[in-house]
Amino acid sequence: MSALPEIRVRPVTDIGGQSAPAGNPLSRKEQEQLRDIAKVLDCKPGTTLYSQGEQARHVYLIAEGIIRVNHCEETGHRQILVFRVPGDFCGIPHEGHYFNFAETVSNALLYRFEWVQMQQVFLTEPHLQLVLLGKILHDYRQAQMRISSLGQQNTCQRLASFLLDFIAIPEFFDAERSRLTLPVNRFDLADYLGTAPESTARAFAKIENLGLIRRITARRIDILDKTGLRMLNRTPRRRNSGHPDTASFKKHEPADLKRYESVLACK
Amino acid sequence: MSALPEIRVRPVTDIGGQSAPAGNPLSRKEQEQLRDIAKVLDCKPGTTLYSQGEQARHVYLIAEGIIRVNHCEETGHRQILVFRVPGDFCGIPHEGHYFNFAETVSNALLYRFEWVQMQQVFLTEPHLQLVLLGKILHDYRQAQMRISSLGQQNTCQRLASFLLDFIAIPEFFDAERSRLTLPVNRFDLADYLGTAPESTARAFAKIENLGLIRRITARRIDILDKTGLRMLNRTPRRRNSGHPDTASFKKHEPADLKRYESVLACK
DNA sequence: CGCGCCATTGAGCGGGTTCAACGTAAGTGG
DNA sequence: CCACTTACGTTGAACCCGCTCAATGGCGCG
Repeated sequence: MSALPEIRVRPVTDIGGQSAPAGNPLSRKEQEQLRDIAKVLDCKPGTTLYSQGEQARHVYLIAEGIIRVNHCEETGHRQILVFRVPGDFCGIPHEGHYFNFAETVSNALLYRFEWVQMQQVFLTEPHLQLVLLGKILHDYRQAQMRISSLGQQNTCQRLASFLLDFIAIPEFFDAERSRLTLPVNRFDLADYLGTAPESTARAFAKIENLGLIRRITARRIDILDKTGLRMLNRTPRRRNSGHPDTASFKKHEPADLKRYESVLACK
Repeated sequence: MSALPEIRVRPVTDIGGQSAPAGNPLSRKEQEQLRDIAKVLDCKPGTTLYSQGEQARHVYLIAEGIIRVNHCEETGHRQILVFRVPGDFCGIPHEGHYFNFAETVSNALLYRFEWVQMQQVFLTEPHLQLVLLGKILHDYRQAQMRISSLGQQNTCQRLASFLLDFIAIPEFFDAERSRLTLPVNRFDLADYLGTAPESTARAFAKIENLGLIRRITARRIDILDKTGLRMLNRTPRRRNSGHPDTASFKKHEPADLKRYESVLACK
């Protein structure tokens, strides 16, 4: 088992202000403990790791590849909750069952743990549990941002947010050429954004017309104006919300906002 | 300090299949430990516990009342993420700062903890940390359901989901009379559902016309057909999603579905 | 090189937003 | 206790974004 690569958790700068170091938050000892109970899996694209409602025994840690985690409504409609990348966990049980589906989008290399065994390790290694707590808190924040996004932003803005999220991951963004390689097709993207694939295409067309991106192919996109993408989200979707007397979030307007008037107008 | 009432955490049946007992998941010893570092607060309606972006030092546990947790976009638009009820935590920091606003909706009684002190307790009481982990996991699942709801359901369906959520909390639902007392006004509800207040009113009118509820006042609502409310969510909002070859969620149709044809048609 | 699937665009429709007006409930002070 | 006041809630009408169905275009794979 010692021939395995390092067990890496994607670092999260969380847990009450003590920013984690940029490297692997797992100590050598914790890695050993995990390695002892880990099974390594190599999966082809389209493999289902687990299904919604199933009895949950295993937790997964992604070493390579990308996983799509989605939840299905009773109607059969699919909402992609999150795309998982290396260093992320998935499959933590909810009342003993899986709460959603997890499927590989690309080839993937995974560590699989028995959840009960992992909980045993937690009791002797409280710090490891803190690391997991930090990861879950991070995911929770991310989920909250998506709630906000789905509730308050229109399709273009949600697409812009999505692009910005993936620009932040070096694996998908070549900063040199400013070229983004999307790991998913339009169907998956639409289900992630909560729209139809056609609407996604139209949103791409719109922000391309604004000069913010250029589509090379469907999956390869040059980012022409990252700031412009951020500015898109400055435009409200709806008139107003909340009472006037509610504590609201007065934002300091940056001075160079005029440059992005056309973006903010957003036709 | 020992004159304080029991420190109660709303139980969550989670943590890998071992359903928690229905009572308070905190042991007597854990309660003592928490009580030692707790400060009790009594708040009027409309009090801001903390603000988005602020330095985060405290975590709150609700003893009585209801708290609204909302996130504000750069546009100033407000999305209510969750309503917090007794036994829930809020204010867990994100990178040393609060990630959203928390405001009392009604009178509220709160325990306030220093987050760093609480983390100290975690290291000596791993089980307490497991309890918190369970709470956060629960919140995370709830957030995922809202993502799904906002992405896949229309306004009526989201309203129905909201009503069903609050029917499940005895504090707000008088099962005897089948009467629900909403703890929030239409503005808050609209920002929770991600719509305009007018759309919320129209959604109420629609499901009243379907015979599922009756509005006594804006805040008092008789639930006439709980099953019908659940059936509403069976109607897809959009044509289709996902590839045909994706593992999809084939649901067994209950036999008495015909009774709710009018609801499922949903005009 | 050709087939098939994915992506894009067009046209029409429906749900939701917006602005405006009206109805209603609760709270206040005379 | 009632009239006043104000804020909240509801309804109407017009507009617009996004959904749907359909057809065409283009990339990738065998």
